[in-house]
Parts: sequence; structure tokens; C-alpha cells
Amino acid sequence: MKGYLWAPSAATQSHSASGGWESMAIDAVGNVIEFWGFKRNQGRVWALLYLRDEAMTAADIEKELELSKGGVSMLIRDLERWGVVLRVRLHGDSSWHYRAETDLMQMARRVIEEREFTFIARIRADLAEARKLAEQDPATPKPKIERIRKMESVAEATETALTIFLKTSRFDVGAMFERFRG
Amino acid sequence: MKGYLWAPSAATQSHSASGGWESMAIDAVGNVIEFWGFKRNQGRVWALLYLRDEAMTAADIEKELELSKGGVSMLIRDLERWGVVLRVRLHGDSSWHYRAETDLMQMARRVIEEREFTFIARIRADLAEARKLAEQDPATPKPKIERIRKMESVAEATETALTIFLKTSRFDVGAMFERFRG
DNA sequence: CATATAGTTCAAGCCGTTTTGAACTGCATG
DNA sequence: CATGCAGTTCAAAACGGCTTGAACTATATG
Repeated sequence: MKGYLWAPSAATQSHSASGGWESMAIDAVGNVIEFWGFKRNQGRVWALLYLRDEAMTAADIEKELELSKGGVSMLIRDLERWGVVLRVRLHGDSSWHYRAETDLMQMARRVIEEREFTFIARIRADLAEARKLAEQDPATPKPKIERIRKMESVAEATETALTIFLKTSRFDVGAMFERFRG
Repeated sequence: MKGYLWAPSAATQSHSASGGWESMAIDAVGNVIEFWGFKRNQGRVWALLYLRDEAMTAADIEKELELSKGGVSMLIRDLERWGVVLRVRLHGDSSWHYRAETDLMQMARRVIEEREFTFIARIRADLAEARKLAEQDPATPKPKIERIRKMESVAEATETALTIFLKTSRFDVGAMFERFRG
């Protein structure tokens, strides 16, 4: 959620990728994924592998996406850890090849789930703690405590939004309805 | 959506604000708001004014939050522009005083609405354009076009999620149901 | 085992964003 | 109209995250 300044759309063309449209699509995925709080290039690597639908070497990726050796290594490590890229050994070749595995959305959901929820939970805890302390001090005026409570509700709303957000990314619409039924 | 590394919770204590709990609450708000893609200190300034529930001068804010003169000026300008902080002239005093106005959520929704939607719309347009070009080239294999389409659906899902997310922040649950009814 | 090539690590550099602080503007007051 | 204080502006500094590339490790091959 930080992307709000933008280079002209058609600007990033011609790289080394086949058609201009291929890198256009790849960059687009990079942008969505960055929006979700991941690195742009993680999205680009995944998109390249997914689009090509073939096992590529790190050297290939490095060349196509104009990234550094070390960078590719780290990006792939992340993607592997998240299970969206698979490392395969190809018949006679001595080097590793990489292949896009699952849908990106799945991994985005999983990672955001563990990452952002702890984050929001921490904020909520801090606010709860602050309110507890405020309540303990008899000098604190009642309305002030009420305002802290209001602030807590902002954090709660954020958490709710995030929950729904993740549920949606799972396309599990049913579960979302349940939330408002109980 | 980029906050995932964190300093110890109890660390930021004791500033100059009255109780430790006050700055704890203020920082918490700063963190939520940063999560939504705004500046941490925009959230902190708003939170201070909201918690105190009184009109404060820029100098007060500067002191309480340990910010620079210039910084406070710019932060307040932003908050004013968004309509969450109001500038008032107090009886005999020659300087301006500032007061928290609306609920933060409202402004977050408004700003995100205009900012993030254009962002996602642009990504979708790029992907659509890429697919169009791919389709025009007869050499492009059908499955590849299908994969671009799949990528488009990721962007679409993101947009949907964002919509629901904003609707939720408006607590307009009814409208959200409509979305899946039509 | 020597050599070559693939892959990893991490300190240093780069780059975009935020903050600072000094110069400046505007305004009220004596 | 000189003085002082509130508020603004903006270039430079600080900060933080990402990427680079050189040194290093691991692995395959003759």
C-alpha cells in the first residue's frame, strides 16, 4: 500500500524479453505483488517463470529481467521458501532449473496472514495496554478513556478488513458471509 | 502494507507526553496509519490532538511529539487538507491552534479510494494491453494467452479485495452484500 | 584431486522517502 | 516602520530498504 507515484505506463518496454508485451505483463505482476507488500522483483521472477511455463536457470532469469546474480539467488530463495517456485534438476544439465508452481494468490494469502496479523495484533495489544494503564490512574478523565477505546476500534476495524481481504483472496466467499451471520 | 519488522513494543516510552501510556497509544495510532500507507507522524499528530481533545499550537505538538518545526507545519498541512484537523483562532491568542476533527477512518477511506484505485486500474489496463498484443501476434501459443488472463484475474481479485476493504472501513456492510447478490 | 561452473552470502552503494533546520514570509504589536 | 513571533519553504541530511558484485562455498566433471 505505498504505490502512488508512477512512471508512464508504456515506459518500461523492450528489455530483453521477447515482445514488449511480455515484459509489460511481467512488470504488471511485479506491481500488484509490490502492492501486497512483497518485493517487485519477486513478482517479476514468478511472472516470468509462469508466463514462459518452462524451467529456467538462474542465468536465464538474470538475463531476461536484468537482475544481478546475487539478487536472483535471493529472490528465488524467497519464492522457493513460499512454495511458489520449484527447483528441478533437468536430465543432462548440471545446473538447477526453476519453474513456477502454485498460484501467487495462495502464497500472498499465507504470508500476509502470518506477517500482517501479528503486526496488527501488536498494535491492538499496545492500545489495550495503554487503556489499562489509563484506567488505573484515577486522575484520567473518563472521556479520555473513551477516546482510547475509539482508537482501539480503528485497529479492530483494520483487523477485520484484513480478515475479509484475505478471505476474499481465497475466493472463499461463503466464509465471509458467515462472519456477519453469527 | 509494508510494516513487518518491529522495534520492541515497550521501547518507545517516556517521551515528554504525560504518562508513558499516552505516547504508547499515540504511537500505536501512528503504526496503524502507516500500515494504511500514510506517514507515521501524520497519525501521531492526529492521535495527540484527538486524545487531548483540546486545541493545541504547533509549538505544543512540536514539543510533545519531539518533531521539528518544519515537520509539524507540513504534517498539519496534510491533515488539514484531508479535513481531519481544524485550524482555530483562540480568543486572545495570536497564534493558531489545531484540533482533531473527523474520524481518521473516513479520511483514510477517501484518500485510499483515489490513490489505490487508480493504481490498480493502471495495472489492470497494462495487463489487458499486454494480452491484446499477445493475441495479435499469431505466433503466440494459446495457453500463454490463457496465463496472461489468469494474471489479470489476480489484479481483478486485488481490486475486489480493495473494494470490500474500503466498504468495510465505511462499516457499510449492506453494500458489501449487494456486491455478491447481483 | 584440480578445475570449472553454479549458487550463496553479505558489506557497501544506491535510491526514494522522510525529517531537519535555517532562511524566509507574513502578520500583529508597540 | 522596526521588532518579534508564528508559520512556511526547501535544500541538505538522515534513514531504510533493495540491489549489486566480489569473495566465498558447493558441486559436478575430466
